[in-house]
Amino acid sequence: MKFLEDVTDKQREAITHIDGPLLIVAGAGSGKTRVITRRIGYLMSEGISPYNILAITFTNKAANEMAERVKKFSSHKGMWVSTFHKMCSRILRKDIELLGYSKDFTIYDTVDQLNRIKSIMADLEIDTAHWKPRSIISSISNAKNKLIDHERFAATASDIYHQMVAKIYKKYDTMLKSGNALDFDDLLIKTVELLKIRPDVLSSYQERFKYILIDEYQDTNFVQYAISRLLAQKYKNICVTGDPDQSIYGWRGADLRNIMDFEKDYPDARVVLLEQNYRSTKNILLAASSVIQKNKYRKQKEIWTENEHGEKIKTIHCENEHSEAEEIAKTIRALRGNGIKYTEIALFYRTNAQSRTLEIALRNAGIPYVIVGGVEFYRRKEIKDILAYIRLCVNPCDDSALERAINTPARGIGTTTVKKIKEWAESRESTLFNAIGIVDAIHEVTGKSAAAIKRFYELIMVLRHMPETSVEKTLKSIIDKTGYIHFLRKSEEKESEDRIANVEELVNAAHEYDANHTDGSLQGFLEEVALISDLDTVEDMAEAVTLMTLHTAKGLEFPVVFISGMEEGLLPHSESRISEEEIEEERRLCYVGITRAMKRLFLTYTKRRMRYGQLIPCVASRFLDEIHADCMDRLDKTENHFSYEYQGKSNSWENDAVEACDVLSESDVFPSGNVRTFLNGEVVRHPVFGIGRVLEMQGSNEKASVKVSFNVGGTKNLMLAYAKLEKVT
DNA sequence: GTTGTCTAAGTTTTT
DNA sequence: CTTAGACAAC
Repeated sequence: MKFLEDVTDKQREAITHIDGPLLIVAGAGSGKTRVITRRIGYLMSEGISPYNILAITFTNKAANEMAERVKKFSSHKGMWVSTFHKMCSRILRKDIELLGYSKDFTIYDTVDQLNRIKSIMADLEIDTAHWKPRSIISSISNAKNKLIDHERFAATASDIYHQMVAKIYKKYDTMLKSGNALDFDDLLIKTVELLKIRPDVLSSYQERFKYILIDEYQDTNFVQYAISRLLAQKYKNICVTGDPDQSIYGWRGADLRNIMDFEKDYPDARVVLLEQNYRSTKNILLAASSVIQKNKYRKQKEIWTENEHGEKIKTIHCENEHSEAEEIAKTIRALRGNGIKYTEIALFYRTNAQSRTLEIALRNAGIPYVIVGGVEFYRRKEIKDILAYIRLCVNPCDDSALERAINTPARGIGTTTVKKIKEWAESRESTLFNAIGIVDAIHEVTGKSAAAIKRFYELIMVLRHMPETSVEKTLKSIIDKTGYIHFLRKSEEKESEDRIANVEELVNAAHEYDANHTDGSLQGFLEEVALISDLDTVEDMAEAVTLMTLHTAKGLEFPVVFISGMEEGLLPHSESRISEEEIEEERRLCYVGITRAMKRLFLTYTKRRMRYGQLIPCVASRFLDEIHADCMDRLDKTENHFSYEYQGKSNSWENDAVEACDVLSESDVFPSGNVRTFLNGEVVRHPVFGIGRVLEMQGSNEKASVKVSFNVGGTKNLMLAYAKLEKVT
């Protein structure tokens, strides 16, 4: 049987398990994805209809990939493969009217959420300098994740802070409801509500999804847990996969107990441990396990591999973040010269802020790179501005969108006017859209402001009544009728050009959407946009090094991995120094980073680093000390140990090969042993510099260098063994 | 009501 | 060193 080709006994056990609860604890690199997709294929080959299968993944990208892979075995028509959020919005689009919302509800993302909270705090005259909106959001979100509504929250609020949050929470909920809007948490919560109050609906989904699979179960939160329990209650054919050691979303409400206690929830659960690793070298695995073993709260397991020992892990101690970045760039060049492709190399960091310095160094060294994540495209100001108009077309009750759109581009409706309208609307429990429609009734708003508001209302009405041909066309008319591009063009901001390009990119995205969805709609487009994240857009792109945060790296693998900023305060992050629990999560994050590496791993850290515009001394991360010494080579590149001629900034990277000898092992840099020689005057081609003429050779052993005068770029000294020179005839 | 300048504040990680 | 928010001048 094709699903059981080349599988171990353990994998077979997981693949062929059909009925009853199953927990697959899959260590990093243990071929989990393969097992999952094959299991789905196996289920279908055993006569189970794809219509009865539900597969839940962590990201949209993972969902698409899984669907693709399953498609190779057989048709997956009718099968649901999606994230929790997408599944919930699908369920709610069908039946949310039972909860008193309408089907065209809007999804508020984090930016909308922040705007709403700030707006509420302004109304309640709560000082946002003293009480940070972000921490209030996280308090509310935490409560929501535990299914605590604002009433229960208020009842248990014992101190001033919580009482204040309770007030904001209540108002926020009212606002969401009247705006016919749901935030990310609501998508999950409302689904639970629906399934609880309507046993008929619940039962229909239980019958439909007789076989449930949840990936990355270690990162599910309480509501997600509740949803899976409800759905699986009847048939108990629930298969969850994950690795407690890779749980890194505790700050978002993920609860490690879900996976740790699975066997308590389902006493007859079968547990399969996949401990063999097919990804990494022995050295990398040793490093990973020596770190993770310091965690107390974990499921004991021992990952092992039949792979070779491989290179030792290199740690590089640098003077500051600039030299760290340059050191990384140089090493990458050396690896590249050694035949490793840029796409095989990844560079991780703890915080997005670290990427800037690294980018500069890579750019200076002429290394192409792509950043995954960072400021997400659909959360950008200009994109949100334009989307606000579409949102108003779909759902005019969307107050968040209206507040954003009403004066962007500026059309003479200022904050005071908006405030008056909001007060009026609130006292009458009216939406803002309704209020601006009857602005004459608002006596506080007169003259120019009233006229401007009437014009804005007319604009929205025109947009709303446009025939819905394609998302692209609607988008173009919005841009046209609002004069948004013109507004950007005349703005003095230096980013305005980027902004215009982004708006064009949005039109492209709409075009793509239209092309891929024959039954597409504005609402469908908005939904896709709201639930997308930049992790979903990781493509196997151009020849470039991949940069991303450690969180984003989960689930990926690369032959060569760099983790930068291995320092106390960064990894573990200073915000997590308080509790042992949080330190354990940071340790898991480190573990995730290490286990992404297949063949080579570089860990860099600095002596000093700029923070808040000040140089502060740094201490090596405790996780570095936890790595078993046997698998590690420590390199000191700080100034008292080593001096460079390039110290400062000159990019004389012809010398990379020489210096790379420190970082790479001898066998790496000189793979062949026998080195060819060139005659003076011979014409050669270099992969980077192009055509040149050999001036002179120096030395004869494998450390020989050659001086070449290039047609473009002048004269360079190159290490013969390192530079991939070809003779040109 | 809009635009520009200054100050203070702050950096986790994101479905 | 950046960025958001306050405040003052147009």
